[in-house]
Amino acid sequence: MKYYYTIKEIIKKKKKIINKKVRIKGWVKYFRNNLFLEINDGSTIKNLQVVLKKKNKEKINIGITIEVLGKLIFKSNNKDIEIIPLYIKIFGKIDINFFNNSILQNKYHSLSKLRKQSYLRFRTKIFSSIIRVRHNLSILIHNFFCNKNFFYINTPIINNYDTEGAGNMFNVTTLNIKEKYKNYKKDFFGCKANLTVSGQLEAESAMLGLCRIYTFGPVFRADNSNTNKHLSEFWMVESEVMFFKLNKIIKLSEKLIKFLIKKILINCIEELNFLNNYNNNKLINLLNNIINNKFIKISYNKVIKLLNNYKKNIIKWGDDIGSIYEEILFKKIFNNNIPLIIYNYPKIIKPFYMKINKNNITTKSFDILLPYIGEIIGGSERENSYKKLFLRLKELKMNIKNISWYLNIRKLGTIYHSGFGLGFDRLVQFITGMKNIRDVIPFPRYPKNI
RNA sequence: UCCUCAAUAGCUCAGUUGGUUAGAGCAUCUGACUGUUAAUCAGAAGGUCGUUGGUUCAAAUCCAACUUGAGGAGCCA
Repeated sequence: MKYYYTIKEIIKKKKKIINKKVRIKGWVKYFRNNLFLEINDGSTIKNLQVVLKKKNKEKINIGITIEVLGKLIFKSNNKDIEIIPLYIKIFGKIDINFFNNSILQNKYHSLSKLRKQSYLRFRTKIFSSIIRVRHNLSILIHNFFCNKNFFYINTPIINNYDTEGAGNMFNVTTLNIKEKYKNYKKDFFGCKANLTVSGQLEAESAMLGLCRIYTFGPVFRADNSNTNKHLSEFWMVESEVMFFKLNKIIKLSEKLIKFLIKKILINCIEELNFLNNYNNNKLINLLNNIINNKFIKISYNKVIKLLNNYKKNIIKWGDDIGSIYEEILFKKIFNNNIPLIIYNYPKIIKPFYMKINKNNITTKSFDILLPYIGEIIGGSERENSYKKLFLRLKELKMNIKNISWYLNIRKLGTIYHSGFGLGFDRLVQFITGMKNIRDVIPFPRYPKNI
């Protein structure tokens, strides 16, 4: 006999091990009629029922950790399985007063209540399902890139430059507040340091030796954003590819999103069915809609025209396409829940490193917008001329001292290349149908909350 | 950061124009129950009404500030 099975394994192998002895370890989720125990061990959304023959010697409460050795049998319907125990061991008892004040009590709790006890959320059906989906998506991202011969690069979390246009930064210092304003030379790194807002610049330099690379790590933004789709600490996938022009990087992005959704619908179908139910049965249809349709590709100019045709003077050329316009595009103009690829944004609303078109007004850039949550991917062809990049930085009055290395790579055998960044937590949010991004990351960080 | 709304028992919520001792359901605890799956039945316990200040003979209720949450905007991924 195997030492112990996960519940997932037992359900999968039930025909082979029926009427045999099995051992499981997990938590008591329900205890009914003094006889029926439901055990969950986190391996799957499903519980396994244990039926006591007589009252157990030791007291059983919901929430305790338990080991059961018993015989696996079919229920009277000859389909579902349950365990008749031979031996029960209780490991982790509970403090009932503490339990009653926790979200573990067998009751409906709002998502914001679960968030207040984020260290216990993993024991709930909904949050453990989200985390299993998140885990699978992480693995799939590596699979996708690995199959295409991309290399995974770890870019630094602490750095010393300011990528303007990517939000405010958190300082990293060992000086106290009074000392800090005196002299950064005395600080730990001998200069002003901050948590990174993006790994892109380092990713580009890695690409110059490895050709096709991606990063997957945390980034930090000190923006005072209080919304359901922003976090102060979030995870981003960034990819940089040599010899790719705009069209090719757009195609790669579309393929990535479709690959992830297609595979997650297989790997996590039980979790997604549960989440589908949680979302008025609209989630699975929405996900299928994404993988079965070609994304709509449309230029920024055309989007402005469409919006102004919808309602006169609703938006000016040069404005960013904010969330109210996204909603009009998805619900009023296209009304089909197919992702939108918007390309050739004006240079005034895009960062310095994006390649500018011959008209000197628009950039070789693109965003992919998903219904309900908006921008999920932003990318572009990168400027590879040293001179143009230098002039652009001067034009934006940016400090180039700490990114001179980034400029210099343009002098050392670079050629056209492109890249994109994908907001991982927003992707998990979209795929799980959660309304708030704080509910798809284990320990969310946002203003006034740590 | 701005706008709107909210905070009452462990949870989800009632609580009338300010007026006796602030209620219910579920969860918990005690007891009963060999086929339950949101189990059921009987009983018990559980609250400084988010915090601080103010108005009033009297505040869960009215006012102010703060804290936290929800929705929307901006910033963005």
